[in-house]
Amino acid sequence: MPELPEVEITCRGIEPALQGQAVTEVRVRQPRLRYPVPEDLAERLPGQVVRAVRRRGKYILVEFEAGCLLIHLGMSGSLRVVPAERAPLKHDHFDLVVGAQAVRLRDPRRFGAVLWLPHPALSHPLLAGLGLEPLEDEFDGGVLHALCAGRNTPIKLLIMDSHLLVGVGNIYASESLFRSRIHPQTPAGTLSRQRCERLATCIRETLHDALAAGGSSLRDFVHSDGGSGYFQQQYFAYGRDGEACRVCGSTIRRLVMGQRATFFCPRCQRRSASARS
DNA sequence: CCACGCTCCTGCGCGC
DNA sequence: TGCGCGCAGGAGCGTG
Repeated sequence: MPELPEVEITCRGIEPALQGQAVTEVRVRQPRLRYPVPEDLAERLPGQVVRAVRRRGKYILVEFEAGCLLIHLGMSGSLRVVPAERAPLKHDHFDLVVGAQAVRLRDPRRFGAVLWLPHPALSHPLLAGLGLEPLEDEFDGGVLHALCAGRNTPIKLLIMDSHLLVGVGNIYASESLFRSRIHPQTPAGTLSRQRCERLATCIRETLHDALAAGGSSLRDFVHSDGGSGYFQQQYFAYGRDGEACRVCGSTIRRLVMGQRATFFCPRCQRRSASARS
């Protein structure tokens, strides 16, 4: 479930514990995640110094001289900084131990991943095909409009396609579209440049707001058993099926797109050609 | 290239 | 109280 803001906050949360530190131990309790956790990590990593902790899309990259440890949180994953000797709980699958502390991965549903990427890590198939970072300057209404051009895909599915745009998951897709007053089923290629400008802005604002909400919980990453939930936030659309729209009072509706629940306000987010700016 | 649907996994909430 | 069911979802992958 973590989307870009949660992953970004996770990176910031674990970086102070890892940066410049030498790995003392790797513990793999459950190697069967999305992909098998490499068996040789426990031999390969100890002694190596963490150069940096970065994020690309929803992938967390712990960088070493020889390569990168890639961590993906999947839907239910979380990373916490805990005392190295704290007893693991159920679903605590992986520890990266640095001295007295450990960065601990918990992932009940095991959709997450821990992989070793030799340099150049960004050439790895999982990373090479990733799309734009929505919080970077490279992303704006113009490039979004270009991505939409010629595509019949509903706009909600397009902004969730990590090969085009990274980090926007199911929750923030619905929220961004609500803010921009665009119906989720609108064929991407029919969106005007102006509406793409607005959507790009709303995606950035939605992610920024979530980031701000998560910033206040940074200390939770240290010495905490942690949770996997989203930041405390008031959603406009997501999960509000049957409730009143916070803007116009209409009833929020739910539909399924790409096997995913989608929430929108039928009044604020009109799909007809009469929809204005 | 494009669009779509299937799949992995477990916890939770619901109806009976 | 407990059982079984449906749902939740990131993203690779296979298919047409």
